[in-house]
Amino acid sequence: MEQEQEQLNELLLARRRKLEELRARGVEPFGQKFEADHYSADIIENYDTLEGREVTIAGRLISIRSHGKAAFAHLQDYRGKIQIYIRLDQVGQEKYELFDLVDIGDFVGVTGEVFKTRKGEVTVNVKDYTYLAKSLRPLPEKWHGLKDVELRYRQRYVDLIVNEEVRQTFIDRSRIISTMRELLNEWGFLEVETPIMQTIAGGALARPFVTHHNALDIKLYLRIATELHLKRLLVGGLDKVYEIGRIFRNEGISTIHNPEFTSVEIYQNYADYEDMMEITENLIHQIAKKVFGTDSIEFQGKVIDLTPPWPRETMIDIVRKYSGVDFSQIPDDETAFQAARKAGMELDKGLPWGEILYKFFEMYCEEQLLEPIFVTGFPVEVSPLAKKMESDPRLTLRFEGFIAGWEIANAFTELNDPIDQRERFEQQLGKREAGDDEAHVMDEDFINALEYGMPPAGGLGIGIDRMIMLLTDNISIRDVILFPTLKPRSHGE
RNA sequence: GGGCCAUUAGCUCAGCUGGCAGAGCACCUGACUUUUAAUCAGGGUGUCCCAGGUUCGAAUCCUGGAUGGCUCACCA
Repeated sequence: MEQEQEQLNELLLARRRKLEELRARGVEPFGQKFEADHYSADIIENYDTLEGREVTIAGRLISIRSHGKAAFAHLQDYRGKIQIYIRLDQVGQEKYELFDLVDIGDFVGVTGEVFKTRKGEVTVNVKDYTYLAKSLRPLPEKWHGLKDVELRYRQRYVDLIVNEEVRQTFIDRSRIISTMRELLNEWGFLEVETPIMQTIAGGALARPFVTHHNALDIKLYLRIATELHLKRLLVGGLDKVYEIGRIFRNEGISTIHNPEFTSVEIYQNYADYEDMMEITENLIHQIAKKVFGTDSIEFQGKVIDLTPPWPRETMIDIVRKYSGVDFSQIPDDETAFQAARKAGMELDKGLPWGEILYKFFEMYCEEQLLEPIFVTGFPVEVSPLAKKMESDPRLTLRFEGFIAGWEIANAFTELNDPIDQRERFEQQLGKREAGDDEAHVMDEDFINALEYGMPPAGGLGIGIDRMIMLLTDNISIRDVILFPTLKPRSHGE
């Protein structure tokens, strides 16, 4: 960073002085491999068996209370923290003097006997200790911790040191994703990896990031979805596949949007979107059960029951419920447009029935859908990769799963008719030419794959970050992404 | 992109209608062998986000900018 320009203030200088003093006394402040045999939490949990026994622990000192010829400190490790007690008459003059050069934040390795203090706190009575790493910067204050959100995101390492709940969120995140993987593997799905850099970024309606390959001298796009490659694998006969991975979309940033985020997409040959509903509700319910031991989550003070089955409702029914406008009684584009105008929406002339229905859904319904629900019957215009309903070709066999007003799953019975797919792409190209740079691009190779024949299939995508927000009760996506996208601090230097 | 709000010590924050830059923790010096927000005595360590402007005088008022938060727009 700007280390060199940075004036070393008194706090930094004091630590560097101690660093030099340690070296002058022949102690290397940045130590070597160290083997601990216990975590702090293990010792506290198993005090009865460990009392009087010698343990070795390693961690960061987070507080020091010095009493002259003895001192207390707390040592924090991956699983918690534990008090240590060091006495002049236990460790000898030389070691005790070295302890004067310890700062809050330093990593040390400690060996000693387990005992309880008068007040009953499990403590390690230090027999020997060793420097593992000197900390040259002061940690945030002990009661208020680090609150400045900008600093928390920019220096997540500090946030993780001092804010226990933040550490827990990211441990939960990891467990949620590994549990998802275990479940999918158990259900017979094959985890695959498809390209992140692509010459055509398809599978979603979004703007991509662009980069350049020097040797090939071509534009490459970062993927906006994993969909089209995974469906190629269905053509190839892999039958049940999924990919958990990073998606990149060149869009605005908000509490529910980060330019890079993690999705899982799941595809199954010979299945349909109803199978995908079952996978969605079972996956999320099972994760809650296995990771948190519960059928319901508490999100922002509201209890949300995740137990399957979740209700299924059509978009037309939901729009009628929340807006009073009944699209089943609206026969054509023009009547739909009039209905929108009456509702006070400002729409471009010539929008089709389906897009207007979808606008109504977005405007009146999405944020009302607090309990888990599957919304079905999406219009064909906004679903270029989904199979049409035979009973009503204006709609598709697609659903989105909503919880707490957020879209967390999107799935359909996959369009496997290459001729229909080509027409849908051509429609999208029309939108693109009309200035919609988020419309889908033509992907000839994908059509080519479909022309070889893709079985009927169900496909499902889940936004993992939003799912984690729900499960960990966080209202900002930046609180479930370790290093969220931020503008650089100093501009143009 | 629009609106609103924030930015003061390492951290958490106070600083009124313009008049010498503050507190707690942390840190430094000293005392203290079961403390735990340890205690006691002493010490303020600062580009008041940046650049202009108004004024005898600006952390404070004005203009522009930066970063962040919320929100609207945007966003399957």
